[in-house]
This record gives sequence, C-alpha cells and structure tokens, in this order.
Amino acid sequence: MKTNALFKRSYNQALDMLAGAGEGVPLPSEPAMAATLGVSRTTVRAVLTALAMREIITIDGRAKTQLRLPKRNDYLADADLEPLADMVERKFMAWLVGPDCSPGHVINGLDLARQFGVSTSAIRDCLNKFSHFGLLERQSNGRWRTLGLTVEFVAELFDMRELIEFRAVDRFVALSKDDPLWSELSLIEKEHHAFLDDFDRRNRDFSDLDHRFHKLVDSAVPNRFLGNIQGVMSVIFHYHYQWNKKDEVDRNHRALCEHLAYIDGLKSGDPSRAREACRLHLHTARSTMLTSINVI
Amino acid sequence: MKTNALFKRSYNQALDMLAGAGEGVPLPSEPAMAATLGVSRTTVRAVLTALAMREIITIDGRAKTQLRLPKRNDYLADADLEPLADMVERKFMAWLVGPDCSPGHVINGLDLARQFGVSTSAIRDCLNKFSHFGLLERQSNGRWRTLGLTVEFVAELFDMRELIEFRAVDRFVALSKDDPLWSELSLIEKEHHAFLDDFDRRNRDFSDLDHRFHKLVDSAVPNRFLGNIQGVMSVIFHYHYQWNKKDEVDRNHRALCEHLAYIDGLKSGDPSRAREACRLHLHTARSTMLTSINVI
DNA sequence: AATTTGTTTTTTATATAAAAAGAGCATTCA
DNA sequence: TGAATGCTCTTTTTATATAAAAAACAAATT
Repeated sequence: MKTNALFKRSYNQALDMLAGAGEGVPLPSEPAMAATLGVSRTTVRAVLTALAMREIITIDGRAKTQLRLPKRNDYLADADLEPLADMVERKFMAWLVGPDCSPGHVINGLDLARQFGVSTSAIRDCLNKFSHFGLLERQSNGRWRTLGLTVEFVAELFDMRELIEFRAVDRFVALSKDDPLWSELSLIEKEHHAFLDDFDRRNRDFSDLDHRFHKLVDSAVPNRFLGNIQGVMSVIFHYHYQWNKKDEVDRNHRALCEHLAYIDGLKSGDPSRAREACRLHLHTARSTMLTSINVI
Repeated sequence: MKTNALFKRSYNQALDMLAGAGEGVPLPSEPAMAATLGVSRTTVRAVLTALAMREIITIDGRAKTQLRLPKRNDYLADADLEPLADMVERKFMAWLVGPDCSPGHVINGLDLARQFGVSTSAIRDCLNKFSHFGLLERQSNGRWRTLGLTVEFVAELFDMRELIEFRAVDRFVALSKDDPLWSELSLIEKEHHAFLDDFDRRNRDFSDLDHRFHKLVDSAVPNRFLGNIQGVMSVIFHYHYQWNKKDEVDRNHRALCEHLAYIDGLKSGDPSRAREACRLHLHTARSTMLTSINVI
C-alpha cells in the first residue's frame, strides 16, 4: 500500500505553524491550509482530524480553535517521513558505492528488496532510473549489471560536463547586467563566504552548495537534457564521497576557493578570464574524482 | 501475468530453422539450440514441447527428429510477438504526437491503461522512461503533464545535438586511417546510394538509416550520456514524422544528399569542410522540424 | 455570491500474486 | 568422462488489489 509520508510531513508542518501561534487562536480554513502546506484538502482534513484526536485543536462546525501549544512528543518520528522512492534511492546508492558491490556485479532485485525492506516494484523503479545515469547496464537476459565508477565513466562524465559548462560560461558573462541570475550569483557568493567563515563545522554539507552553484551557472543556457548530467554529478558527490572521506577537508576547501575565483571571473565580464577559472575548477574536480577512485 | 512473446518469437524462429532442414533430419541438442536462439534452455524446451504437440518433430528420449516441413499456418500470429514494453511505447508515442493529445495535457494513467489494454504498471514504466526524453513533466501532485513538441523543445534539442556532433566531427576526421569507423562509414555511404537508387519505394524507412548514420558519427566520441539525445531524436523522427507526411519525399531526399556531402566532408579529412557539411545538415534538419511543428 | 465544509469519485503508489523465463543440480546416456 | 536431459529453485515481468492522496461535486454557512 501507498506510504503516508506526505501526511506525516504535513502533520509536523502543521504543528510548526501552531507553535508559532498560541492557545485560543482560530485556525485558517481548509483550502487556505491546503495552499500553505502545498497539499490537497483531503490531506489537510486528515491532519486536522489527527490534531483534534490529540486534543491539540478542537473542531466545532467550521470553527477550528487551537487548545494548546504542541509539545516535542506530539511530532511524528523521523522514521517514515521520507518518500519511499527517496529512501530506496539513498539505500541503493549507498549499496552501489559501498563494499558489498564491485563493478560488474549482477544485481539481484529480489535480494535488494529484502535488504531494503521494500517490494520489488520499488527496486525496479529505482534501477530504471539509475540506468539513465550510466552506472547500470541491462543484460540481454533482463538482469542488471553494475558498471561502477570506472576511469572511463569519470572521463565521459567530465567531458560532457566541460562541454556544457564552457558554453554556459560564455553565455553567462554576456548576460545583461539586470538579469536576475547576477543577483542569484551574488547570493551564492555570500553563501560561499559564510561557508568559509564557519568551515570546520559546515564542510560536510558542501556537496549541496556545489550542486546549486553549478546548476546556477548551467541555467544560463536552459536545456532540459542537462538534467541527467546534473543528476549523476549530484548523486556521485553525495554518495561516492560519503565513502571516501580522505582529504575531504582539503578537497572542499580548495573547491570553495576555486568557486570564488570562478565567480570573480564571471563577474569580470571577461569571457576568457571566466573560461579559464572554470577550466581550472573542472580540471581539479576531475582529477580529485579520479584520485578518489584509485584510492578505494 | 508475464507475456510469452519471447516463447512465441523463439517458436517461430525454430520453425524457420526447420524450414531450412527437412524430414527425418535430427535436431541439435537443447543447449545448442538455446545458444542459437539466444534464450534459456527452459524456453527451448517449451518450444520443443510445442513442436512435438503439433507433430512437426518427434521426441524419443534425447533423439529429436523432424517429421515434416513447417507449413504457413504452423507459425504463431503476429499479434503478441512484440514485447509488452515496446508495444506500450509505440502506442504511447502515437498517442502523444497524435490529435488526442495537446501540449500541456494532464495524463491519466488509468485511462491510457484502458485504451492500450494493459495494466497501469506498464503505463507507469513507460511514463518514467519518457520523462527522461523531456517530453513529459512531473507535477507536484504526482501527475504527468505533456510538454509537447514546442519550439523551445526543438531549440534545446538541436542546441545539444549540435554541441555534441560538432565535437564528434572534429574527432572523426582525426581518426587514424585504419580505424574501423572508416569502413563502417563507407558501408553506410553505400547504403545511402542504394537508398537513392530505389528511392521511390524505400523512402519510408529513412528514419532508421538517419538514426544509424548520426549514431555512427557520434560514436567517434564514446559517451554514455548521449543515449538520451539519440533516443529522443530517434523517437521523434519515428513517430512525429509519421503524422506529418507533408513534403516527406522532399525532406528525405534532401537529407540523403546532405548526408552524402557530410560523408564526403568527413572523408576529405579537412576539419573545416566536414564541420561545414555537418552544420549545413543539422541546420536543415532543425528548420525542417520547426516547420513541421507549425504546420500541424 | 463567494467560501467553506461534507461526501463521493478518481487517480496514484505500493505490495502481493502468479506466469514466464533463467539458473543450477542431479541423473542419465553415449 | 563429458555432454544432454529432467527436475527444481530463483528471478523477472506483469496484473491485480488496496491504501493514500487528489479532484470533483453537493450542501451549508457567512
């Protein structure tokens, strides 16, 4: 049966909203709450019923009143808050880059389903999705084989990435000065400085910032066929580097500084300077990844 | 339940083999037949049992002997010979580019399942696959919306295609003279000439030749992330132009001639000449497609 | 009259079940 | 002894069933 992760997340979100209000405060109408939470009214009604059951609110006709502030243990546990597909994807990637899977390994979907505690359908969907990332291959007998993070894979990935990003850089520097992308760039530049200032504590979260930065640059040439490249980059940064913490601090610090130089290059408006900063950064990223593969 | 299209195709293939032999001829062993047909022994055994049931062969211990030549009505009908996924894909694309679907249309999976006579799982798989081609988009409520063959779509598609193919051309002309790609190019060049000679009768099948030609050129820079682009190109040529027969003869004839010029350019070894022929052809292809969209 | 709520109908996501096809092993035959 | 066969066990594919969530519609309220 379908998971109710959406209900649980919405319920917790509603609690957050109530925490901002107080006892005796009337709640907004169902359609209004649905719009705020970004879900259907059906889900909102389920949440309201649950809140009334826990005596956090009271429902009398169409008058909904808050009875008390939510407590910590009113919140639903983190266990099933993640959509199933995300959970499977996370576990699968962890398995794929982990020690239980070597390149060329034939995947047993039934076995994975048992390991992850989900049905084979969920595994099937996940495998189908990842096949587009070039990390898996379908054999003639219908089975899946892992291809692994090989040197060829990284070469092809970065070739493609450079091809795309160089062109994006050329377009980016030529943007008119009032283009919204410039302010977004300044914003992300500030984030980079904030990151550097608090580097020791935050350097774990760098993959997200990295992903958003490159996505911003690439958005100068909107193209829906880039999704796969960005997806696979993000996945690899997120999962592969999770198993390879060696030199993580150095790696992230260097990338941060290169990003800042890259941003300067873009802002200078000089195509050759921007291109050069981009080239330098992508070159580093490529060799970093190649090194990390050989290290494992 | 699973379709037995594989069994049916194997059965017909086996009949073809028997048609080549004759009465009284002994059949090869099960493993040998499995290897020949490219299926498992389980399937071969099912085929052999069916052949014995129809009294085309007789099985006595491990001696399998042909009793008679297969007749026309021994063959299984064309109805279910196609794998289910292929059938769904074919019907879906026909629906997508046909008159029942306008850009922005919200897809009703249940309804499509009924129309195509398959289960929702099959539709789901198909939608997931096509979302990678950029023709569909997933809304926040989990529904699919068609994006249609818009002008932006074609622009993005061809931008990407040109980016990739220009680079492939540069690499192609620089290949060593004994590279196997050169002989493949000569082979496909011959096919083009054969096509031209018999143009009136064969011009319908051009999309396949076109696909193979561009795939060959692109293979000069092996990259697994190209699959999507090539896939979507192929799909569009195959299905979109099926609904748009206007000027088909002119369109195909012109493309054929441009291909030949393109091949000459590659063979000349002069990068700028090859690039120019490529540019010209891709430019024509782009405007042809743009025109065909507006015509509909 | 425009919202809001109560209720019903659709649609999607996921697990389960069953057929088809593959893989492996013991036995048999040449 | 080595390959072929018979049989059994897995794995994959597909349909079906069911809960969750969305959408649609009718009745009620301000």
